[in-house]
Amino acid sequence: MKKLTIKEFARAINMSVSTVSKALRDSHEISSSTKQKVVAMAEELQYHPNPYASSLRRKKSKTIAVILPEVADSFFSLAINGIQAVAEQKGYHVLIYLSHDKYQNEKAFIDDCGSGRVDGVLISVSQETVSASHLRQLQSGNVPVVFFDRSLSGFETASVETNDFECGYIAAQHLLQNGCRNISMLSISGCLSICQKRTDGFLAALEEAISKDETISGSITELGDKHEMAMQQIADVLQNSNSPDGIVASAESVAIQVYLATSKLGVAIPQQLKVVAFSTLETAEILNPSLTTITQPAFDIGKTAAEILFKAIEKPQFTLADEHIILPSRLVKRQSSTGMVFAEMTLSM
Amino acid sequence: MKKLTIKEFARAINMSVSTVSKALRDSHEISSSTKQKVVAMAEELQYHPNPYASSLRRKKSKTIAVILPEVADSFFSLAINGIQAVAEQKGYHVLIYLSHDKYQNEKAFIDDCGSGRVDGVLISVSQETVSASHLRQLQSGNVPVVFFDRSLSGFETASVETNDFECGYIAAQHLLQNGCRNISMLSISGCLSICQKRTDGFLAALEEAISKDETISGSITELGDKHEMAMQQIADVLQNSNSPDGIVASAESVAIQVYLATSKLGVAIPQQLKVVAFSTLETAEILNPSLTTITQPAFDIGKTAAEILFKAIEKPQFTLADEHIILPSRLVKRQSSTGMVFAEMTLSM
DNA sequence: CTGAAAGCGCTAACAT
DNA sequence: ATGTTAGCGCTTTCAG
Repeated sequence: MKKLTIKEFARAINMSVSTVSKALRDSHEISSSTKQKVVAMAEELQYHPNPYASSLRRKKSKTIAVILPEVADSFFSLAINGIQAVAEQKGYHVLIYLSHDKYQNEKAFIDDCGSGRVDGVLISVSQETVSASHLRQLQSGNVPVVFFDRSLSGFETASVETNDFECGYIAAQHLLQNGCRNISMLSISGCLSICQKRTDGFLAALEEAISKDETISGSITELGDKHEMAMQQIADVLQNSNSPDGIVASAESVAIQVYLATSKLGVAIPQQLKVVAFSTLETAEILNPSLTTITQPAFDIGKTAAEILFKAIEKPQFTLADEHIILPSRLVKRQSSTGMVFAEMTLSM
Repeated sequence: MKKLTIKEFARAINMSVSTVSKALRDSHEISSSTKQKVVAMAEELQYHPNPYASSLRRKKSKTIAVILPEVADSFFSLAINGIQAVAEQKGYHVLIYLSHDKYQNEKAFIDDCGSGRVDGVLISVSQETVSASHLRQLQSGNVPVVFFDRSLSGFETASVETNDFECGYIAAQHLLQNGCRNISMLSISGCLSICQKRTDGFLAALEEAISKDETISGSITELGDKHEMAMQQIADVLQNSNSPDGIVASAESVAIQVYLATSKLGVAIPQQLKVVAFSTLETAEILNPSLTTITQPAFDIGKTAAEILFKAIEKPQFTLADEHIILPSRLVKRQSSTGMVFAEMTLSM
């Protein structure tokens, strides 16, 4: 079957091109009987307007871009679900770009997103991103940008994040309350604002505790971004002369590596080491032992960010910089930090 | 900063539009000194060609679509990584559509993919998809389609899958070899060809075993697609009068639900129930107990499917129907089916 | 309410 | 090697 143009289609059904165009876009200048006829015939003859001709003419692509570090991570995949849900409802298409936490990739994608390819961009910045120049470029081309989860300070636009500082505080406090005396934060990147906030919260709780009890201590480790290296660093932390008895993992991948490392080194969680992780892992409940998490509202973060982006797309005078949404995460206590069940079993052995 | 058109840009640098256009596309008709100048000035003045004007003119979108059931599933997210890797290298953009296993969604996306929006489609069909009419539509519009993981019989095109029958066989055999006498296959959908193949392999191994030992038995359960219902069904299977002592979970989500159900019902894995699951879960190793998996080469499946798609995009005479790649999965034995460590612990309690 | 025609920004034939 | 221009398929004035 040949691909129909609007001209051919119009001729085939004995109408003018503009009538067809207007009818399909549901213009009020067209009688409803005509509209019905056109729509029916379009279905019948399989006429689909060429989206690029339409985009060119209308200067609207009906497409948004999502730029994120990684999709093989439950936080991001859930966020994409949220984004997709609202895009679909709005009749928008979603381009996905994976930066793999490299600034160069991110910049290349962003550059591609100028020039009218997309009507808006949702981004969770890479670990390496420190400058916002590439984003500024976009903004000056009138492409709205919304941060989700990982934002960039020094660039004024909407953001949808979680309460990272508070959660860092809660995580540390939780470990201390469960008897830890020497807690350690494993952070994936000192540059990332969310890690910085989580770490700051952790430090706040730690200092507060130290001020009451000087025997308490703590530390912070920034992991390299290569998996092998991170693994080694974690092993080093655990075998250190004053190794911690409590760990806050700042991301899902870190939590997994901590579990793998402890199992290899024979460190028992939670008896020797208590763990709490920032993560939305679906398997947290069934890990060995089950993992205490700070669970982010990943789907809602994606959904909310997309909703804000569409507000900006739909009315250009919308002030993105005023929108800073915080969706709180929650602490889900499980055995890795409380360890009641396993502690008993250990005693009996 | 205003958005530059090629006309304005050409005037600004004192060249003709065609020179600019050709230079940017690296045409052989242009001297390399001119090319360099043009590229440099484009960077300087931030000229980015409008992709839609280009697509309209060249009848090429430089975009592919990926249609899949779900992204919050480690198999699919890894496959996307593979796809993205080759798309990026080819300078292509990737549109993602999530069918959530609904045929209606899938069809709507596919219809959108005709009309030149994309140069090709990678698809893993929904559970509900039985007819290929929507795909035929695409094909007749000369949009190449490649199946990855989940294909559809009765539609001739390339596919990249894993050895599902064989793995079903291996999974069942593995359970039987580890002492199971009554094994059960939990399948997510009887319609899905991959589930059918896995089930057929399972049955083949089961029948073979029964022919040698009549006391062995087995069953197959098709789970409903709503999570709650599936959970209840799994609980029913486990509490049945002749409940199985071995389970093959046909997908990641099933495995997770089996673990949750057993933990709720107090069924001990692997002592009372051995489990093997088709899954690429990164946390399989650290589950409680660690999960024996049939691990699919998810990244490579995505990558290979994309490579084949690009072959077809690059030379239209390429015969897609001849390409049927099978990338083998492998059995990774862990405690959920072998249970050496935990079995001993139990004895001592 | 319907139709004719200009033009979105680019590419590629064709002319120079 | 570089420039001129028709036209990709659509939308949208503007005229009827």
